[in-house]
Amino acid sequence: MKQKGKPSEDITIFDVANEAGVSYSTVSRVLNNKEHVSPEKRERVLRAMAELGYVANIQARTLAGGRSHIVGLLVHGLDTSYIGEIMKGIDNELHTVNYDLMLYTTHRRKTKESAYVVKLTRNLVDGLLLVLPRNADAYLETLRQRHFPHVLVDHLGLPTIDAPAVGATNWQGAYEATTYLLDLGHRRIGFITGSMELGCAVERLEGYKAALEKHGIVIDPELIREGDFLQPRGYTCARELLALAEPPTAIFASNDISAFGAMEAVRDHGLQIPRDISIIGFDDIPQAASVNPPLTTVRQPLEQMGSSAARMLLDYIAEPDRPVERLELPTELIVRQSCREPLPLGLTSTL
Amino acid sequence: MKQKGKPSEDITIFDVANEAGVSYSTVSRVLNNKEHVSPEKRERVLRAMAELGYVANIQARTLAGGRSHIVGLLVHGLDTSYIGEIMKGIDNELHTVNYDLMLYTTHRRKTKESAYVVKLTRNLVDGLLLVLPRNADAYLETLRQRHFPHVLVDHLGLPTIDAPAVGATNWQGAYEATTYLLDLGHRRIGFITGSMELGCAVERLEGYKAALEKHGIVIDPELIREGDFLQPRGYTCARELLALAEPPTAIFASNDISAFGAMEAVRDHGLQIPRDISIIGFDDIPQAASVNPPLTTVRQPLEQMGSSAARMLLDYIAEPDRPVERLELPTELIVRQSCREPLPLGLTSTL
DNA sequence: GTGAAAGCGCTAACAG
DNA sequence: CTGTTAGCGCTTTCAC
Repeated sequence: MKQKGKPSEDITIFDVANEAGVSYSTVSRVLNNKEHVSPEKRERVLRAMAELGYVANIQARTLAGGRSHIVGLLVHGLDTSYIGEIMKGIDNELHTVNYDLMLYTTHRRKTKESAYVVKLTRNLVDGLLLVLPRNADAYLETLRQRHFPHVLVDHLGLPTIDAPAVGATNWQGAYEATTYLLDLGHRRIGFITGSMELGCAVERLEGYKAALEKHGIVIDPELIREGDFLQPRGYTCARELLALAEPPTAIFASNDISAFGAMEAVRDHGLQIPRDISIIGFDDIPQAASVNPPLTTVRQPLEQMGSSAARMLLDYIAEPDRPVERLELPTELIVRQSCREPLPLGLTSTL
Repeated sequence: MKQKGKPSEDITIFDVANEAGVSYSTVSRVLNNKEHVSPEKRERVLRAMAELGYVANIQARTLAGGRSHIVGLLVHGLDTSYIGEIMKGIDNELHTVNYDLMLYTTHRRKTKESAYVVKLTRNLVDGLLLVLPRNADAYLETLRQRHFPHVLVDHLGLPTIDAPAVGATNWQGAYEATTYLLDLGHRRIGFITGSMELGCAVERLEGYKAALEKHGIVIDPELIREGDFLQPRGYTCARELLALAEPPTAIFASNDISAFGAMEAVRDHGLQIPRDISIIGFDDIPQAASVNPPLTTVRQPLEQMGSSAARMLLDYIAEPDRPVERLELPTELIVRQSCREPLPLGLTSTL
């Protein structure tokens, strides 16, 4: 016995065939936009579908070897609007081609990530979108071997991986942000990294270092703290930076969330932003504009990254053997009010 | 020809049966935790599954009349962390029972909402979670008739609807917030509503009115502006309020996002929060704590609402004919720094 | 308790 | 161009 739906509502391809007076293979052809159907019959089938309110059964379709018109999206969590923005882009793109989205949250557990990937590729989805994967090496090879369409989001740059991906110009963005601080007159710039297992985090650090070197400033390892893209660690790192014998006059955090943590730390330390210390972030999530003071940051085109990735995935679904494509979208420095020139020496410790 | 997966990887129930030396019906029984299987065989099957790395095929399973172990989630958009918080709760709950999530975004288009519901109930998902539905009346009856498990989130209180739902004590929360403002000494309190087609918006307005009346203050319709839960409208409404001959000394916005709009308007008007005007919000999304000044607001247990709704949905999936259940979770006033006593008369226009 | 058999609704060869 | 024929992998009767 079927458990869902009333029988009367279950219009199948067979009913449509009946109504249109054709065989049900013809209906299937129309359904899948195949050729070899006379325009007249196609028309009749279409009308019958509309009249009966036919809705294709995804399960049957997929089981029989067709497409499910579903893509899987693997994210680590829904905590920040970082993901929200990317999802918005994905969603918009998918919507135009009538694809649906299956959401998987790994909660930053690496084992779950692999488990999901196995499960997904054996099931249901036509392709996989992986946002900031933590454990990609473990299954990327499998995905590739099985010719299973997939695209990484924001995970360019780690040389071990050669998978389709879309990201942003992390190095460039970090370079520009650092240069901006340098031009303001800062010489001791603290840096809070992201999760260093992520390509984007590495690139940002490199960009920071490159800008410093370009200005002939030797890199002080004390000024670089390893964060994890989360607010609490941003807070801790900033506190450590502040506690240095010779604290920085500016802090560059690898993402906005960390920057928020840093801002909190600065305030708790009794200092003012940007008077006593400048803060700069990365991402430009919506929140960045509304914190106090509005955060100067490097904008990543998150939504666009999402839509580009979805677009690319759709291409791979249509043609699984396309060559590996990698897209790098431009970042942009958004100047707001969290940075300014450093205080003349000796005035920092006014508190 | 199959398009996905390598044949060698496609372990089916049949392979498991082979390996375990039983018929594949027995494997199916084990898979579905049915009785009438000897412990010994069950054990053998389980071991074979593990060894072969068997993964059930959802499509086949669903097609054959079983559960898909997927629930659908219908939201209007991913713009705000309001949804993110709720999703976190849903996700956590579903995860414990190995259910997957299918995400549908309506982009606030009412027609899409109905279309999705039709599509979903004929397909794939075992149940439906509807967050802040806009057009629920259009399909709730269908859902009920078809005994299709569903739960509304944050849509209690509209008397036309009698569906399973979880929400929060909107009336009570608004009442308390208004009372708080009143106790601070405010007498002219502006109110920005939410989308009035939503039960929660209506309740919040009622709570506001009730508190005023309790204090013997006549309700001035000029002080009530119809918003839509979005920041731009919050901004506009606040501007209108500020332009009044006798402007309010406090503004109560029906959600935090609107409150942010109001804060912007107040600042653009050259006034300070909370010195010149107090602002209070509703929801307590994460952002509320980090705006400037930190927003006093009514906390809704968003995450908990999500998990309760998921839990309830699971119950309905297990037992579709359970009586309609409605859950109302408590709200709580979170006092931060956006409110204080009104300025002595005459000092407001100091600018 | 267990196996055999009959589909679920659809796609993809296969003949015409 | 169109209809016929097999399954896809699984759940569920139904016998044994």
